[in-house]
Amino acid sequence: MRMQDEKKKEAIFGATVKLVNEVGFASASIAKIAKAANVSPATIYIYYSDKQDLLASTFAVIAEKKVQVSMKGFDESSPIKESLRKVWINSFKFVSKHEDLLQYHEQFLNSPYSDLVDDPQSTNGFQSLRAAIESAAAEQIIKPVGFDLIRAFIFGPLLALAQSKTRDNSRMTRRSIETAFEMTWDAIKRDQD
Amino acid sequence: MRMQDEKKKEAIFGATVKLVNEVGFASASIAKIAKAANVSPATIYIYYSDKQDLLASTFAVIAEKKVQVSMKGFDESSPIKESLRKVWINSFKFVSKHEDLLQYHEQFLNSPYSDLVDDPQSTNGFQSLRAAIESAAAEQIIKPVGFDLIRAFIFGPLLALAQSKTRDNSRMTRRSIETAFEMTWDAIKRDQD
Amino acid sequence: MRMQDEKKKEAIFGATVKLVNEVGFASASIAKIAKAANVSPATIYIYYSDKQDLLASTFAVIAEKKVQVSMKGFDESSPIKESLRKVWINSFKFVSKHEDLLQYHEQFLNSPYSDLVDDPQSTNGFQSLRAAIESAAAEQIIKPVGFDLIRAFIFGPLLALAQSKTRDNSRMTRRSIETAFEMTWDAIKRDQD
Amino acid sequence: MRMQDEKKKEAIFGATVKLVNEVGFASASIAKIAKAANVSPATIYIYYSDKQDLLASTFAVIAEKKVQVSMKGFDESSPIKESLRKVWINSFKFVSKHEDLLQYHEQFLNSPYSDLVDDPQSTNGFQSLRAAIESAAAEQIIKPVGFDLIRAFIFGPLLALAQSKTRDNSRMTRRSIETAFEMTWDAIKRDQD
DNA sequence: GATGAATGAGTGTTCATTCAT
DNA sequence: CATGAATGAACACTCATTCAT
Repeated sequence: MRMQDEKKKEAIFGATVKLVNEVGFASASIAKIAKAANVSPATIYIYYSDKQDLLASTFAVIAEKKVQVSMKGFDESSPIKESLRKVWINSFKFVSKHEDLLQYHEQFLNSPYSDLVDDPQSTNGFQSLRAAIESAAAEQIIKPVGFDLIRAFIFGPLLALAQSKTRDNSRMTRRSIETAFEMTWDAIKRDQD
Repeated sequence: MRMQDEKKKEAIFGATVKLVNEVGFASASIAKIAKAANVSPATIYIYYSDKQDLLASTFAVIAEKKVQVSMKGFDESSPIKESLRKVWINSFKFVSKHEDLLQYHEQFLNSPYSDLVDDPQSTNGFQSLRAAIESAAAEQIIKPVGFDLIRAFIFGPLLALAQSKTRDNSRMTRRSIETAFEMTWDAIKRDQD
Repeated sequence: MRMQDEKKKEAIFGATVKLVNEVGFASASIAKIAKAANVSPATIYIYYSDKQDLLASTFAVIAEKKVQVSMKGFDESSPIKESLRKVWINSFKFVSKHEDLLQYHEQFLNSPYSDLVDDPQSTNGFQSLRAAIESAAAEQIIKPVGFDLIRAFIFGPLLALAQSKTRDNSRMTRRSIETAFEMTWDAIKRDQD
Repeated sequence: MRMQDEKKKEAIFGATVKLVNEVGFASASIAKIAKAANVSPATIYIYYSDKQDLLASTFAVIAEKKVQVSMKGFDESSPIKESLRKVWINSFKFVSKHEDLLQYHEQFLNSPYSDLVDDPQSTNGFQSLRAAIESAAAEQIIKPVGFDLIRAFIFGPLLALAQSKTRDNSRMTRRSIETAFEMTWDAIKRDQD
């Protein structure tokens, strides 16, 4: 039955994220994940070919969701600053709302497993953002410094904030999110004359 | 009786970093580390009480070295921008030169093991930097937005750059490092009027 | 799915008794027991939660069997001497016939593992015997000296005989078993006047 | 220096008894014993050739002390009942006073290590007791039933009492010790006519 | 005589995975 | 499709013992 299948798969997904976050890749065994998802270990092998597949697929689902949420409402015809603000705030909200997914995402990227997947920011979803940034750089609206540098200043602080937030309890207000984006913009915008 | 052999301890340290980077915490077993360090598994337990201790101590050594290198030459009496430039470039050079240490550092911080250690940026070494930033914020030289936000814009891009560099091969020139720091400064400096 | 195999459990039980008797608790490792039982070490952990559980459960099975056999045919309405004779001879036959079980039993009781289990002689099975003895003491058929003392004179010699028998090869005849019980009775019966 | 040596050996002896009683032969490792005795593991190998030697020698010391204490004041020319009373009460006092030594003694005898030592009750110390008993049997003062049976009724209850005493807290008074010996005597003495 | 460093072999236990049901 | 039993291989860790000092 379809419903059943999908429910089981979701349970496995959730249990994987939960357990990897709690005990790390090292100790998140198939047996424990299965127990947490309320299925048999053998059942996991119906949905995934092996443990690597489970972990990488779980990452892929998160990465795709992240891109989708971040790019929602992205409009190429808007001014670059407004496009960026949209994406930045979307991203920020995503990482705030889904701390567990972000934690898994980061733990995965910082592990050797990351070799198993493509660079997630090179997926189609982000290509239009990249194009917009590069054309804004050409038009000298933002600094002409190479995409890597620009990207580092957009997503670097975002991530740093998300992680410091995870550790202590300081909440970001809507106001301070705006401030943070303005700082991002100050970093990358062309110097005023 | 035989004396403890500092060379052995260093071999274990090196092997730990190497193996964790290569195969991750999950698969970096004591047996493999011992083999890579050319000692018996049992020998590791002379120097460290258990695996956690080995991993956390290895992290602590790296973290301390990082702070020391970053803060070298830090001078409280200089203007904040110059102090920051010093620290920022020190840090950048450290992470460039010691990619393996950084990789271990990040992998550790993004794993559940990180609960075992104090926040490394709250060590004494960094306190003077924090003080300098907070007083600059008070004097309205930099934006009065809270230390977390400032920190996120100083170290977030740094880390993002270091990691993108690790993955592809684009090298940063001395010039582009300067550019990157200026972007950092643009992000945090007080708006001009 | 496969079903649990009662034969496997019995093989593990037998191998545990055999090995503990042969090499002692100290050297009876899971690996050796598994090999003797012709199963994988991991299989043992399907049936028992850990080594303690294996050893204690094995003891419990033996202890229960011992009580059951000893008390078989015990009749509260018979004269106390006849009841006792029945129990005593049952017990003697049990320890004679199952020297290996007794040896395991004694080794367990004389090890620190014994803290893990309740006093086996306080089980329900023996309660009726205790009651019969105490009422006989009250009626002055046997000496009014406290249950511990009576028990020591019933089971102490029994055990001592079983153990000396284990070591050398002297066999007890039916006749000498009777004699031994009469000595037990002489020890505890009320002094004649 | 002599004093030193003897002190170290005694410390090792004490630590061995203590640890074996607390954690059993299985877990009483040389390293732990060494730590408890405040010496280096290597030091133990100066006094004993290996672990077996340590355990067996420790047993031998206890066994010899037990015989010596039990036989103190034994007089072959006294009536057998008085000789026996002496030995019995000596033994009882010994096991009461040195519960730890008895526990080690029993644990050792019930383990496969016991194969390493001679039957302790066949030592010279006990020979005169055995002779006295056998001649009393010949004279029909006690039952003519074989030494094993007699011995089982003398020492079996003694041991059973000592062990029940170890477990609960019931103390034996001087009076009840006398009673117990009289029960022993009732068991073995010739039937009156 | 006495030590702590050092280790190969072993410990109890868990692993990812397979298989019969 | 789904399961729990089953396992060889690996795990972290401890062992009895040796050796250089």
